[in-house]
Amino acid sequence: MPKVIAEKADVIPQLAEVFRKHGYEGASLSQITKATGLGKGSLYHFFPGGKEDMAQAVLKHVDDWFQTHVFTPLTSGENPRDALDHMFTQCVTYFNSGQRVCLVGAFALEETRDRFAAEIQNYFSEWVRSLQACLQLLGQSEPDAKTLASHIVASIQGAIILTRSTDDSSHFHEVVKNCRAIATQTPP
Amino acid sequence: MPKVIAEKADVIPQLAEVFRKHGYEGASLSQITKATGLGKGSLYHFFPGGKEDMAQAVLKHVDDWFQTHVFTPLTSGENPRDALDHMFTQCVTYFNSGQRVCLVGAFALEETRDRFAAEIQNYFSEWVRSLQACLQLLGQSEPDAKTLASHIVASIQGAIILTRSTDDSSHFHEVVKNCRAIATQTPP
DNA sequence: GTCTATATGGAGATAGAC
DNA sequence: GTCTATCTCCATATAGAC
Repeated sequence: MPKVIAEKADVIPQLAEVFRKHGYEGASLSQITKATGLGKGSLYHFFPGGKEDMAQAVLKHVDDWFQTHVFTPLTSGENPRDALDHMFTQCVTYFNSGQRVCLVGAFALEETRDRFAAEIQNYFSEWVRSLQACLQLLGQSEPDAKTLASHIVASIQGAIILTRSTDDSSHFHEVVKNCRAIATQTPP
Repeated sequence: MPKVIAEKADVIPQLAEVFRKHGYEGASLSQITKATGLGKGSLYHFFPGGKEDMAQAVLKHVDDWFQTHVFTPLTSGENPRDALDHMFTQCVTYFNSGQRVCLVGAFALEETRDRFAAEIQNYFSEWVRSLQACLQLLGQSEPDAKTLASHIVASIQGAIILTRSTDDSSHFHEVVKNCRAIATQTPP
């Protein structure tokens, strides 16, 4: 009895895990068919553009998630201190204490980054921009907030690399703890 | 007239650029033959283990470079303040203000990280360890120096991702500037 | 919407002449 | 030490039956 799924959105999470694990170039269709449980026919039915089409759908899914759970809360303005805490908490959970790679960050290091340049740039620009806005609400000057925002986003991305390299997620937690500290300290 | 090279060390830099650009899985032998100017016969003469053998040689080359130009100076102890400055300067140059990816960091995000786990772990552990030692010489407590060292190494790695994603190397310079600041400020 | 069978290209690797 | 020719395998993608 053939498996029937309602819509293509149902396979996005499994697709995401394959791309996260192997990168864009390293992800093969045979791995994708295994992870999704769908044959090539079904995959090309949902994603006529093939592998690139699938990756675009995954990138959009990731971006939507961060937009909803991280970027928008940062700029909602109700309570910037809570919003900042919320961002760090969400990141620890989402990236599984640094053991789960950031799909967008991984794509940024590959040669195929040009193929997804707009999506990658938009993701990080939005993150830095919304974090900067939050930091300014907390009293940082505009240039200080800008530098600090870049630094924090970079730290989180690098902490994933460091944690995976040493197989020790205490690195991730230490980096996040330090980021919380420098984000809330008053500038000299 | 066939091209003759003295030793395999002569092709390591070109090999490194291919792996840096495409990652391990993304690097193909045809790209390597083009970059090195050598045929497959010559490549397999120098690297009997094939692609993995080449990547190991490149990893060793990178690790040697950092050992000489970054890790060892950090712990020489003559003048820790200068050693720290030296590390940041070397990183800006080596990573070309964030436009050149870190080969080891890129490998760490790929699935094949397991294949090179020992080399990757050693590279980052040594970096954090030597930086921590330098920070302790500068007066930081042992736990503070440990946290700070992890944070700085992570920041540099993440700054490369951020710079490549936004195509704007000012992110890299801002992160480095901020790292210099938090490394030299006296703990509260 | 899902499947199997197949087309076509390029991957990593090897053999052996020079 | 370098080359060309060739091997085998798996990549992405397509066609068409059900």
